[in-house]
Amino acid sequence: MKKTEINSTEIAKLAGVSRSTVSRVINNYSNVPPETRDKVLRIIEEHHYVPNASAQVLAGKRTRTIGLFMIEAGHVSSDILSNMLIASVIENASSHGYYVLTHIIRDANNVESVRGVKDIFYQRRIDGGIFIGAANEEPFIEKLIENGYQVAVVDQGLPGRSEPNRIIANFDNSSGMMQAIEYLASLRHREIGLICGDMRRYSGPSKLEGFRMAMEHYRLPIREEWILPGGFSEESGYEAMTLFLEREATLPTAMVMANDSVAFGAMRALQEGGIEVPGDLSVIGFDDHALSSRFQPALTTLGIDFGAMMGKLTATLIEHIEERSTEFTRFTVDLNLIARDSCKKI
Amino acid sequence: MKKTEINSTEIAKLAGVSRSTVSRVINNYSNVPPETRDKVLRIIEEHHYVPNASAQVLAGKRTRTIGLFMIEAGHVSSDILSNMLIASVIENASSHGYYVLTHIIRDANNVESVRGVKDIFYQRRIDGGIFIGAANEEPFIEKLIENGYQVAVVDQGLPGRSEPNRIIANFDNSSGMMQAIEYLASLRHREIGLICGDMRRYSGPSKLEGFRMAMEHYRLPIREEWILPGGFSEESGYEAMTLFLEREATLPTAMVMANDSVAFGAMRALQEGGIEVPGDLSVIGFDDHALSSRFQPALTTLGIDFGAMMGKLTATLIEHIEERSTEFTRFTVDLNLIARDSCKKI
DNA sequence: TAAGCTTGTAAACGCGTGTTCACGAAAGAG
DNA sequence: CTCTTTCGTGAACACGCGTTTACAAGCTTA
Repeated sequence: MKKTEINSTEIAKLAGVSRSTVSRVINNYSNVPPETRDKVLRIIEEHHYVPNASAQVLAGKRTRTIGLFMIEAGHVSSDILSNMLIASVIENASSHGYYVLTHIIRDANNVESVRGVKDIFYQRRIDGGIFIGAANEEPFIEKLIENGYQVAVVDQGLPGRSEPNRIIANFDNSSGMMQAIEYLASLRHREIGLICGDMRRYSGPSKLEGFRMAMEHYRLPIREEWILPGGFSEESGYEAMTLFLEREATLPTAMVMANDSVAFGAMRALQEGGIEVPGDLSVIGFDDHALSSRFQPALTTLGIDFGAMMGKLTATLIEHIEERSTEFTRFTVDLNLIARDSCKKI
Repeated sequence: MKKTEINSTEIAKLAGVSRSTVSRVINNYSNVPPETRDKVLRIIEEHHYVPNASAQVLAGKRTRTIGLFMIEAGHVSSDILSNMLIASVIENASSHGYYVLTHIIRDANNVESVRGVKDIFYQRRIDGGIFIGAANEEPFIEKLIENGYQVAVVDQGLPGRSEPNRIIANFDNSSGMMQAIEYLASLRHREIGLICGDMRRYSGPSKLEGFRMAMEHYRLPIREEWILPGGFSEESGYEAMTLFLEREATLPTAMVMANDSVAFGAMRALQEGGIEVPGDLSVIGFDDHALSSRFQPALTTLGIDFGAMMGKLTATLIEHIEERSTEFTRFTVDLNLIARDSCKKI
């Protein structure tokens, strides 16, 4: 039932030229005179001819397709932020003439779950991929890079270390921590704790490091028992805080959370423990989650322009694809304190 | 730098068979004896051979790719729901061996904005597409269907009318309205208004119709001046309610909103007008937006299982693709009242 | 005027795979 | 034992396009 698909051979016949000439017109070769070009273009227009992408790829062109892979680790991908992230990638790619094959990886450790990634790279032969929520040294990603594929990653790597052949977007967590601690210090807090997040991602170690540096900078005492491990999900925040409350007799007056989701979970635990925010404990998050401004109390946090970040990441990836560059590239994204109601002067 | 890509010819050579046999093994033909099959499979495994999707498509196979098109009309696509929607489509498709090319249409009336859709269908030759946020009789969608493409649509069509050659997921808005009015009636409300949403989508007319039927069923008076047009965005809700407050001297005691986003906007207008919810006016929304439970006051609404809906839509689309069916198919999704704090007995 | 150069074009090849067709071998039927 | 059917397989063609090569015609230069 599908409209009979016309091909370049027929276009050539109709235009009275050879197929090569049609191809030259389509690919903007210079050695075809204006009259010929116009005639061919007219016929193409008239018959709604569109070249077959598969044939083009087979004949050696790029697929002009990038993959967007979201790894479900609770963090970014599962929550509200991803909406803007996805949109930003798609629209930026689209403006470069690229399309986006989106895929979700429920469990990076499950072979079956990762099969889709291989399919998409090896069988579909996409030009490159963006990974959100990937841990450091994720084996299947390293393998892709080894095989020469273009890969861009959000929030990966270790502070100060450079990873081979990839594009990385990192958050300026040390500046973020500095802002957070400065703000808390200005509210006269001296006893400050931290839930630092998943240490297998960039954000974990860099936030921890930033926290230590900022605390030292403002000459505040660091108490190791107030520094908690954790993940980036609401659930992990709830668990960490619940354990913390069971364990510690004396609490800090303020705490910095790995991100807003963690803060939501932690605040739920605090509420259940009868501890008031910000009355008894001030809380600062990271990311400016879409719910943060609606939360009770509205969450003070460090905002990130995720849209701009993903746009830049996408643009950089496409640039690397087109220039066949596999150079290591990292850029850092600014954080800005957004003061709301979850912190209070003491 | 990319790993030298091995092809079926080399596999054939290594296995000591012809390329046809390799192809037969890969495509699970029955007429190849077990020993031959095993040998070929072993060689394939050994050399990490993966068939080239473009070549397969060119040789007549399906692309096994569906498009997911989100039209920015304020409604579903721009807000939080879309996260689950997208995930549901991707994962369902993935489980059927299909991948999803995601695309955003900022403005359905802009030629440039729609070009991507044509590219993806005609040039990339995807097997079918899902459209979220499309108005009724959207020209470019009708054209795709005319050309024999498989199309699935959310919230399109008119109540009781069947549209040719497509798959439609509709909400059971008459049941939803019945539940809403029944609930309000049980709280002794008799004077009830409505913001009915975009009339170019299924939800607009069907909610209006459902509202009238429900009001009649419960023998409540319908006042035409309390039925407002509008869109599905927060902004449209704000505008509609602002105008309403300026215009009307006497207000209803309760209002049903086209959806939760509209309710958020309307409630902002109400607050600015000094009208308390639910003290002065009870409000019910539709959709159970992720923010609704956090809102102040928490919004009473009619919940929909969007994930299940999109999963079913995707599965149905793939079924149509594989069976070459272009039969009109519609299914209806249940709504369930979620009572929170935005309605009050009078 | 002859030799070189430019310009425009067509023919031919290659990309990697699915599928049809024909043919020989093996198996079954009479 | 001969004839027919089934099974297994390779050769050949098709899919639609990009690109290289070759060649002819028109032009310039010595």
